[in-house]
Amino acid sequence: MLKEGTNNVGGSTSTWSRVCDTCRSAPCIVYCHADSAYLCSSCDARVHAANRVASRHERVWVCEACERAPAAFLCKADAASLCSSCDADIHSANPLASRHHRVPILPISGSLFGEPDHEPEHGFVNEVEEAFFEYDDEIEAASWLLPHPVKGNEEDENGFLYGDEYLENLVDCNSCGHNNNQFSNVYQHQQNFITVPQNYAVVPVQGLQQAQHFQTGLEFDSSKAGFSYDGSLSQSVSVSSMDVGVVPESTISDISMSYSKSPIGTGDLFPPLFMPSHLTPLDREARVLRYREKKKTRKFEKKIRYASRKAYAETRPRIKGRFAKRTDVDQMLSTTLFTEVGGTIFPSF
DNA sequence: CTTGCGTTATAAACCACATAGCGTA
DNA sequence: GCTACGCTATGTGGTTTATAACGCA
Repeated sequence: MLKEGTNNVGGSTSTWSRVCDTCRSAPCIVYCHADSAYLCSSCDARVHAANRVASRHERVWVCEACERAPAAFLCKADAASLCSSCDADIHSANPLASRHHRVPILPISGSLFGEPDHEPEHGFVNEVEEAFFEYDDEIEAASWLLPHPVKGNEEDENGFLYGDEYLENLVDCNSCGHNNNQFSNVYQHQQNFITVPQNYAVVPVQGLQQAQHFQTGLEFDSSKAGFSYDGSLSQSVSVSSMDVGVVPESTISDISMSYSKSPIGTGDLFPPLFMPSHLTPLDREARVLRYREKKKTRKFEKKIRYASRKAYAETRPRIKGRFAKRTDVDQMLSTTLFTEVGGTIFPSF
């Protein structure tokens, strides 16, 4: 197996971490459990379209961080599929990252790029996925800034760098006297792996009470992190339309039915997996850097939460760009002084 | 180097109205 | 607990206006 950054395909060096097990000429994008093979898109399509049995093979996306292992979790904040190791790595890096909402990856069956096996009713699944990738940008962005707490580029005894301005802010915040036992508990488990402020509180006030309430009676069984949760949690995948920031108008009720809404700050329902001890600080750094690069390339475009309102706005009459009363428009149209062009009123002289 | 002016780029404000969400009866 | 109703806040896009940034004399 070629090492990361050393793949040489077609005479050019690529940064693929793992190539397709079949063609060996393209980066793998899915892992087939049945075949125990990593496949590129074309090979996946070819292999799993060969017959009906093959088409039923369940595949999962390859981890977008390490690109070496099957993805186990879908992180909506990072808009990425992550393996258990990377998930633990990334989301244990700081308190904000630990609050990222993640759900177990559902296996893919049928064609990845062609027609789906069965169209989800009302496009529900797609809209949920779309909603899932939306997030509070500020929190997300903030969480990105904290993978390695650095101060003066010094390295601590665990090999972590210090000097991140954001961490300094966190420390400042920490000094405000807030406390959150949940974070303390989480990081007590992780003290062997990461250095964090023990008393740092980031749970919004609004959600703190509820988060604490939810915590009682709900236990995360890390041994089942392979992706079935405790029964009480099985239907409680944490997708909050409030958090998400995008609410497909026609499906909000559907979402709330299948993904019970959790209050802000209940990311703790999915506490980060414990850090794999075999990872070196360099590995951690590399993964975090990879994520930062991906973060940079993302596009943040205006999000339309209510398509119906957009449609109304587009058809609404305007005067100099401003919405106009229909009665006023009607009066104007009744005269010969104005003409309507594309919903906008223009003087006809 | 500072100041003033003109040009260009970016952000904010404005408008009406359908609709979600909440409280009340 | 459920339903109906009224009220309020929100979101939507094209244009204008305000502000910032920049270059040049």
